[in-house]
Amino acid sequence: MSDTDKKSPSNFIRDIIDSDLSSGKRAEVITRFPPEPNGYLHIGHAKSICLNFGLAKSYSGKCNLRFDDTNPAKEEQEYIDSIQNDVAWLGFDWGGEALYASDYFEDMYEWAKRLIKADLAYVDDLTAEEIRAYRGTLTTPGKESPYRTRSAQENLELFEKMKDGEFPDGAKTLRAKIDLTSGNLNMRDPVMYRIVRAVHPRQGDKWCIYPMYDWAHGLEDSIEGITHSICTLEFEDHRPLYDWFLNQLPELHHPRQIEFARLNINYTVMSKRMLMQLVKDKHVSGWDDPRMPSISGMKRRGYTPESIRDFCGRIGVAKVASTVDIALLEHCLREDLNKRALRRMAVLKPLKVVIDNYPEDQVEWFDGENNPEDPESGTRKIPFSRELWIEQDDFREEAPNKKYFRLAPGKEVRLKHAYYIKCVDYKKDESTGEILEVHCTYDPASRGGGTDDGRKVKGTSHWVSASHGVKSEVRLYSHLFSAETPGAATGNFLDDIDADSLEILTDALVEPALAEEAAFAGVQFLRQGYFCVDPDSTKDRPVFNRTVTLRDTWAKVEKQG
RNA sequence: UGGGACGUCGGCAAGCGGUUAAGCCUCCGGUUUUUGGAGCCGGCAUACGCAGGUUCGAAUCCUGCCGUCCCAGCCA
Repeated sequence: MSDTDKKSPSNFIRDIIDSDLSSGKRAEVITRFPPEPNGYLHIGHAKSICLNFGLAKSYSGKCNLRFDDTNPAKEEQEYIDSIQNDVAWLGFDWGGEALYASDYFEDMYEWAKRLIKADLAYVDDLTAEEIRAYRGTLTTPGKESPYRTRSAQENLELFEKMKDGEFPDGAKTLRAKIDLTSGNLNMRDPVMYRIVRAVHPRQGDKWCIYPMYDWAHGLEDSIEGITHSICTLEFEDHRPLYDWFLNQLPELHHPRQIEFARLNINYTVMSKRMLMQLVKDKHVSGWDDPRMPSISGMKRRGYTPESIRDFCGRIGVAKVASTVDIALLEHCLREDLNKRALRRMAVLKPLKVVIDNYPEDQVEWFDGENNPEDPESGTRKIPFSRELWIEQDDFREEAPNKKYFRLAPGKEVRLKHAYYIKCVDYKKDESTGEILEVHCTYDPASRGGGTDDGRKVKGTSHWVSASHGVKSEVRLYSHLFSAETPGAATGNFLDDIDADSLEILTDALVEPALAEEAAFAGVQFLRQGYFCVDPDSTKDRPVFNRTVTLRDTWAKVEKQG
């Protein structure tokens, strides 16, 4: 994993760790990535994963993968499995078994009883609505629950009965006794346990009370000996509570919580709720739809783990809520793929070319380099014959300007790896305007794609032999959303879904070598972009997903006129 | 005067009292090229939210404004 070995740029978390290490406050660095298994991982999680595992690696410490499975109502084994797959795919190793907050439930329960005995927690009979009303508002203090003064003994008995299932769901809660007047709402007697009868993915129906995040999380970190507990900005307000709980159990190891800004990227959404909605309402084909920012979607799109890690390293870590340009993500992708993707020719929107002076039944096999960026990558054979397919975009009835150097009547272009051809004629359906076929002559002296006469042929087209081309399906993906900030205009992010974010081409023709690629393999279709083999592919009918286009300066020039 | 945090180039982001205010993406030129790809070269903040103050010296320290984000789940 050489990319994460690069010297990491300075950031405030490293500063804190450096200072904790040099002051002797800490002797090692232990971090953790603590997902709740209630959805699939996305690129935002990747930032956190790279941060936590990266820190552990660079300080020779360790990073745990811990499922924060404290709410069985939302959690499922499917997510536990997918999360482990995704973290592993990203290239990280959590050293053995994943850990689970639910494995600590027994300890947490005992510690809760300690707080009760110390008169620091009480069982409350208020309903959820009542608790909300008693909590006050942002600007007005809350008031104490009438049950706040129960004796420690009574609380202990009640809490045990809660655990033993003697009360219905929601009937009682265990609350910490802190301060109803605090300006920080989290300190207004937060709920520690609620009664929920739901089947837990790992604990089954063993428990009917479940700890809340604030009570559980610091304990989980403590048990695991976490030194630096890194989370996102919205937990800043929770840090006083994180510390308060741990301070009530002074013999416990007390990690330091540090908050950083979560990742936002333009033209996409990152909240689990929205991603879930896209999947459930079928705006996309699933969590692994190639337009999703989920790790599984990105994998299917053709992203490489290396490119994602590189991206996470480049965006930095800070406390400013910011939005990264998706162009940076795509840049990291192209940079990685450019080094390694095999070059192939594929005609997406075919136009027939007949080479009038080429022998009727002749076939030549040219050698094409697999990747000019990598001399070691070798070559493959490409068949050439009298009838070929070229891209519709590579022919015009009339050259628009002197900068245009593609095919047009009287103009000469190079067929990559093959010959120069000159357009001598073309057929057109006058009623529809459709170009039916183009007739050319080739120059035998240009075999291989060049001549000795110093003739300049600036245009190079990709092509596929008509009799050898393999019919394929090509799925052209673009950004799922057409607005930089989905929902900014109407308040509903769904309004900004781009109806054209997927274009399916069913008549594409690819060179024979392309029919042999394995699923997820990334290749470059010359002059067009990077594509990968979709798992929907069959022997008879390959399916390719466009990962990302190549940069296209001609398109830019044309746009500007 | 509810609490917490944050404001450095179009977008990220270094900088921690003395720097010509890093780097990356985008963008714009040029060069090169059998991918209008890639590569290579160059350009792009006299300026650090604003206003004062401290100091020989401030993006860095202080004060006051202004702006943005987060918090009222028995979610995490």
